[in-house]
This record gives sequence, C-alpha cells and structure tokens, in this order.
Amino acid sequence: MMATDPIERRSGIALWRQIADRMRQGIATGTLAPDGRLPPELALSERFGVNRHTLRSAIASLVQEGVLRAEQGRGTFVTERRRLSYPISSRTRFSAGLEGQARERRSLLLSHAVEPAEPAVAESLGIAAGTPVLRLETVSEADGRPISRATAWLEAARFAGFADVYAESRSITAAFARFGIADYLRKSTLVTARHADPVDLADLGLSPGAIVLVTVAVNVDIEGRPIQFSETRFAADRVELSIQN
Amino acid sequence: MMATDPIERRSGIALWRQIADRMRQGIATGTLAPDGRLPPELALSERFGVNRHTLRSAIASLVQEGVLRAEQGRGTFVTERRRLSYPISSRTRFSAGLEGQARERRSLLLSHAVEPAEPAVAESLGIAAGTPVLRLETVSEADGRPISRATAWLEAARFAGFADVYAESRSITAAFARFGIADYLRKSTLVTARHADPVDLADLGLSPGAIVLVTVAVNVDIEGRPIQFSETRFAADRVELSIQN
DNA sequence: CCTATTTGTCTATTGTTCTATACAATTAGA
DNA sequence: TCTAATTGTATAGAACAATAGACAAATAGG
Repeated sequence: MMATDPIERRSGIALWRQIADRMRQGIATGTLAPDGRLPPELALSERFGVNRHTLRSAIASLVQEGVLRAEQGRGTFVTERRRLSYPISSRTRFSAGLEGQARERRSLLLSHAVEPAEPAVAESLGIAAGTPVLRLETVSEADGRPISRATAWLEAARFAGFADVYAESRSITAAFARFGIADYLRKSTLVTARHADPVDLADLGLSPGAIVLVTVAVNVDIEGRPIQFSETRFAADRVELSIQN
Repeated sequence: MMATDPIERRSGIALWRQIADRMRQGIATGTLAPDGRLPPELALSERFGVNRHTLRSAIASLVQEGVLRAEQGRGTFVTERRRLSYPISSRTRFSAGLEGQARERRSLLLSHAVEPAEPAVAESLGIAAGTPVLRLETVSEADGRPISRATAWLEAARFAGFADVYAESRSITAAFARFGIADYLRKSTLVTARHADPVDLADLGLSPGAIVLVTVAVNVDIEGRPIQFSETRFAADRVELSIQN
C-alpha cells in the first residue's frame, strides 16, 4: 500500500518532501514505526523507490521538525508527541479546552492596533464598515509549543484598553470579564485548511509546505450581541478540532 | 504584504508551486485580482521576486486547475468558482446541506466490502472488535466536481444489503430509511487536515500537494445507538466546513 | 574483540528547475 | 494603421535535486 503507491516526479514538490509528508502521516497513524523505531534507511529507500540519499533528506527534515531522532549505529526513532484535541462548541475557550492535555497553556499578545473595520469584519460584528476596531495578533502555546496564531477584532469604542488588560492577564476570557462580560458564547465557526503562509510559518515554527487549519468565528455576549470576530490558524499536525454537538 | 513576503528557496517545494498556492489564496480572498483580472506577468514576477517564466509556470498550473484563463494579448482572468460551505451540525446531511449552492448533488458508491471491524471502528460503533462490518467507499460531487471522498462503516448484521440500496438510491439518508431509520443524528465530528494521499488525489481530481480536510464522525439513531462511523476527505480548496452551534 | 548493522560523510554524474535574454503573436486603443 | 501592452515560444546557462558508489563512525550482540 504505502510501498506500492508511486511517488510523483516533476510535480513541483521535491521527492524528499513528498516522502517526508508520507512518513509523517505513516508515523501519525502508526503504520510506519509501530514500535517507535523506523525501518533502516536502505529498506525505506527501497520501499519508496528512491535513492538512500533522497530518503535521508526526508528523514533530515523530520528530524528538524522534531518528529524523528536519528542515532548513529542504532537507528532512527520516533519522538512521541500526540496531537492535541481542541474542542469547538458554543463554549469554546482556549485554556479550558486543552486542560488535561497540556500542563502549561498560555497566549501571547504579539501586537495590537486600532483600525477602520473592513466590510467582512464589520458585518460579523454588526457595525458599520469603517467603524474603529481593535485588532489583536496573538499566539497560543501548549507546553511551550506554538499551537495557534489568531487575529481578533473587537469594537474599539466598547473595549478601549482591552489590549493592555489582555496582555497582562493573557486570557481573552479574563479580559472580557474585566469589561463586564462574565460569559460569552460562540455563535458560528467556519473551518478551512490551506498551506501556511510565510508569517504563520515563522510564528508557529513550521516548515514550508505545512498545513494550517483556519477557523473563522464570531463570539457573542449573553444577549446575543457580537463582541469578537476572529481568524485562528492552527498547526494542522499538532491539533485536531473536536466538534461537540 | 504579499509583495514583501519572500518566497522560500530550497524548501523542497518548487517556486512555481509556492507561487501558485499563494496566488490561489490571493484570488480566493480577492486581494490579488479584485476586478477578476490578474496583474500582468511582469508585474507579478517582480512582486514575487522571481523570473517571469517561473511565474508563468504557476499561472499554467492554475489554468490547468481551472482557476485562471489566459488570453494572449488581453490578459489573464479569474474563472469565478466560489467555495462550497458544508454545514456540520447534529443533522448533517450531504445533499440537503449543499442545497442552493449547487444545482446537482450526488454520491457514487466506488466499492464495498464486509470485513472484521478494526479496534477504532468497533469502539465507535459500540461493537466488539472483529465483528463483521460493511465498509463503503464513496465519492460525492456537486455540479460534476468531486467534493469529498468518504469511507463509512456500518454493522454488517444490522445493515445486510445496505450497499445495494445505497448504490441505487445514491443517498445515505434514503438508504437508512429503507432499514427503518427515519431519522439519525451526528454525535461527534473530529476535524483534521493533511496532504492528500495518492488515492484521494486521483479520486478527487486534485493536483499533488493539495490539502484535504478530514472529518471523522459518528452517526447515531434516535435512541442514541451508533449506526455509522465515517472518515470523509474534503478537497480543501473547494469546501469549507460550517459549524452550527 | 570481532562482526554485522546502522547512520554519517564525501565525490561525481545526471536530470530538473530557475534565470536571462530575445523575439513572435494577439489585442486594444490612439 | 501604428503603437503599446500583453501573453506565447525558444534557447542557453546557472542553481538545485536525485542518483550512484564508496567508505567512515557508532552501536549491539555473539
């Protein structure tokens, strides 16, 4: 199966990268190294139908990513790291959602700015286009690994000074509480996937060609008024989205 | 912004492919060709910092995909095709979900087989591992374009002959109805994303490096008993998942 | 301590991708 | 009808990816 599938040549994707992608997949599903040890390079190169050096390039990139660990004379081993499951429901919260899956969860404010609302943002927040909105750029980590990169918009007039409160508390939920919003709900979530762009690549510490899961969501207060519009990019090989019905 | 982001070299992904990915993205968000006409090749090649021929390769692949249309002497134009929005809720249905977004929706049964349940399948269906299950391999299309590729498992004893009924009616909902299940609910959905494997590439008519959104779901009858376990691969550039809370 | 197995390094060759330059063909507009 | 702008084609060289073969270095096991 994995052995017989031919690798596509001159497809614009280097063989070593195609192999790296398939090895990452095989490792995740446990079909490639059930015991945590990779087959020898020579065996793998024959299985994929490429030269040993090409296969070594694939391994090198997975070592770089932290998925594998090579030891001269011994073999190449999988560095175990399970995918986090991020729950999406009407009560989606970053920190609470990952509780029990990671010891340490935190969010970092990268930057913030007040700007006129783009049409899409304005519509989601239920305000007129051009109304000043606060834009927050954040990164969330679990156990020191970047998990997601978010851009959030809030109405500037209603949430003046929100950025400072957020930077200090490092929690959206806590910051909202300071603005009199004890509870909030997720109204809608849109999920797409795409290749990570150079910015996400850098902020999430991914390698080129990596995939991000993108969620576009609207949060509303208990009266149903939109308070936050956000686009979050999750590193697809570190997170899965768990939808609660 | 898109102008200043440098393209990554020797990343294992050909420059023309990286540029094609970013152009597809830019076209989808409307930042690259707001009026439906692409900037001239020379301007774009300078913007991306590559040779005109490299940029032409990117355009050629997007023309091949049907995203662009080039006309000598006039320019290169976007062939409008919006992304379908696939709703996921407790009442997820393929055909009904895409109503109003595509004139024609249909599913095709590629193959089916009865086999012993793998542990993961068994657990989700609430049966013992090894119990015979019916596996269905299907492709769903909207207006003739492949949208998703699914693998579904049902308990073989309870749904004997299901495959024939499904092949004939071309609808899971209709087939369930014939087995006395007038209504069913989606219990859970897990969403991940990865590169399309060679099989999905072929079945969905994608080009190498394409991304698939993967949903793993369990459907239950009105009494809450699991009746179907499925893994669906959506072409990420044709579909977005819309989560209803 | 020796041997087989495995990963690491080196050099050379071939094929593919990207660049550079030039010019042809088509279209739109003055 | 002429010109400018644009896409299409051709050719050659430079940079990069993949193959091939040989051997070094570390490890595990008899």
